[in-house]
Amino acid sequence: MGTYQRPDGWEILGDPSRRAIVECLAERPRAVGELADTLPISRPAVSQHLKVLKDAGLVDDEAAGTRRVYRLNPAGVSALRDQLDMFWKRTLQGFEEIVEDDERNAVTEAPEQDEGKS
Amino acid sequence: MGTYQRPDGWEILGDPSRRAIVECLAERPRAVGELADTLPISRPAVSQHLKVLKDAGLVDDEAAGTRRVYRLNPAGVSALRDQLDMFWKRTLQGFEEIVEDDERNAVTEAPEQDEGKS
DNA sequence: ACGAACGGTAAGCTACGACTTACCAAAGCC
DNA sequence: GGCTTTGGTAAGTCGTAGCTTACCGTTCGT
Repeated sequence: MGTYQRPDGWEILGDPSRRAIVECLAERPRAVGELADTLPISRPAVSQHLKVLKDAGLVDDEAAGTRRVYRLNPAGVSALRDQLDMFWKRTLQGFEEIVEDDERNAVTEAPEQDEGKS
Repeated sequence: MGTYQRPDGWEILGDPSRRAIVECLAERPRAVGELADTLPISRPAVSQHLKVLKDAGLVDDEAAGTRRVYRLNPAGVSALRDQLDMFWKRTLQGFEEIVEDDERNAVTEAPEQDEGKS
């Protein structure tokens, strides 16, 4: 269902392989073959993931001979993180105080007498 | 305690409907029917999502007559957010400095960078 | 120029997850 | 007690994301 929002960061990082690639690229730039050798998936699979990541602006590629070195795009990464943070901001808005309060008690049994609807 | 091996936080929030439910529940506790009425999916679908969320410790349910009111579990929410933050911490380790540096240059979301690579 | 290395793309298969309808259980209301 | 409301569960369908193999272009080495 695309009724909610356009494809967001969750779809991109929702895939474990993609997350692994990002983490791997966070260490240092790597060629496609290197990534494929590290990950438990084939090289074409890596290529496809890289395409998604590149399309999302998360990575940059750079030709180096017959190889093609990929690296994280800082701007894209921070932008995506920003986007995900927005979700938390919206979700925890007027709610985090309850979170902290609840964490102190460690018990979710706040005695309530009002259970009526709105 | 959560002895479950909860699926990755990304998998849980990877679904748009689930995110919508979480956001909806962040506003205020709601019954299943209310959620189903708000969302573009059927009531059973909501139930199934709620099961996933509850299994992940993200929501608590409370019987209220024939209805069942669901609400966010603050501890679970913060735990999950913590989990996701761990990813960023690991990813941006030794990398965030570059990110911040780049953020200054590309605040307005620089479209592309052409590198005249030889 | 020929062969090897490297990588992207196409086509196809498979698996899983999300959604639906149908049915059943539990609790209120008259 | 019987009907209504509300939810959870079962069973089944369907779409799609991810992976693989096969193939082709490009670039380097000799």
